[in-house]
Amino acid sequence: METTLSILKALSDKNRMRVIAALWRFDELCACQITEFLKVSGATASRHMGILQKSGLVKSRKDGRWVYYRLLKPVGSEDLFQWLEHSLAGDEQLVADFQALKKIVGITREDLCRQQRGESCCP
Amino acid sequence: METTLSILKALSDKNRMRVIAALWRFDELCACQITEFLKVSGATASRHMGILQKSGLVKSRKDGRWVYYRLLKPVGSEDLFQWLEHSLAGDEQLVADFQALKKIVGITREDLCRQQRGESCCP
DNA sequence: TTTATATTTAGTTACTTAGCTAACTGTCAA
DNA sequence: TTGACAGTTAGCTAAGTAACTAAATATAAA
Repeated sequence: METTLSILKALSDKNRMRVIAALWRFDELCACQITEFLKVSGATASRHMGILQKSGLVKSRKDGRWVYYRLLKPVGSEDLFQWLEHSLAGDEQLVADFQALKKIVGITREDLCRQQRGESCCP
Repeated sequence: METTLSILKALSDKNRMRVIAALWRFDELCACQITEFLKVSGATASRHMGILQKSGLVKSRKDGRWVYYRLLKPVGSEDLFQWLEHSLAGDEQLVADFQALKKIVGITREDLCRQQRGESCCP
């Protein structure tokens, strides 16, 4: 029961649901990319990712200074994800997120992080 | 998205999940029976049932002084319930709830409500 | 080694929510 | 019609949580 509830709680926050949908579409995302498309502070994004990891829905991989996240559908959660897929198909917020992410993943991580520090990025 | 999140939020509380499981097993339950097996005040039970109704997971039917609740699987939620069934199979809390409910539904509603008012129910 | 930097942790604040009691509403029975 | 009573709503408190800033940690570059 506790496991089930922790998965449901992890999913019942809008920003975390957006991350799950994003990881579904874009195989792997780094912390700074998630911070960017959610438009929250890095610390807030980090906390959300911690909750998703604890619930077993996401795993992380560290590569130097960067941390990458992937979806990790727990065993037996196929039906849950099937429901989510149906339930969220064509959702406006998620469509907008995907478009934003297309641009974000097009930028190098270095440039993205520089941009987040508030420096001008004009050529 | 909001609909999906409201269903997830409704389900991510332990007592509400216990009610959902109970309604799954025992087709229909009245407010006083739910109050009894959750061991919370009538007001608290009523609030939980209100949240479940708003999310569309439960419907109510009034019969005189009593209110009866039924599970109302929303269209397209089959996969969600399938996942719940797998995920919660054999859960200890739920097994205990089912046993308690067997006794509770065996008592007439009149006796149950009298019992809840604290009067002795010795024969 | 020192500095810069990506991420996490700590600490704070504002908001949400589960629980309670008490007051209110609607229904039945005397 | 009045009293009893099942259930809901209102108002409160305590616990939980999402957001932020600032400090800490870990890694890469100078």
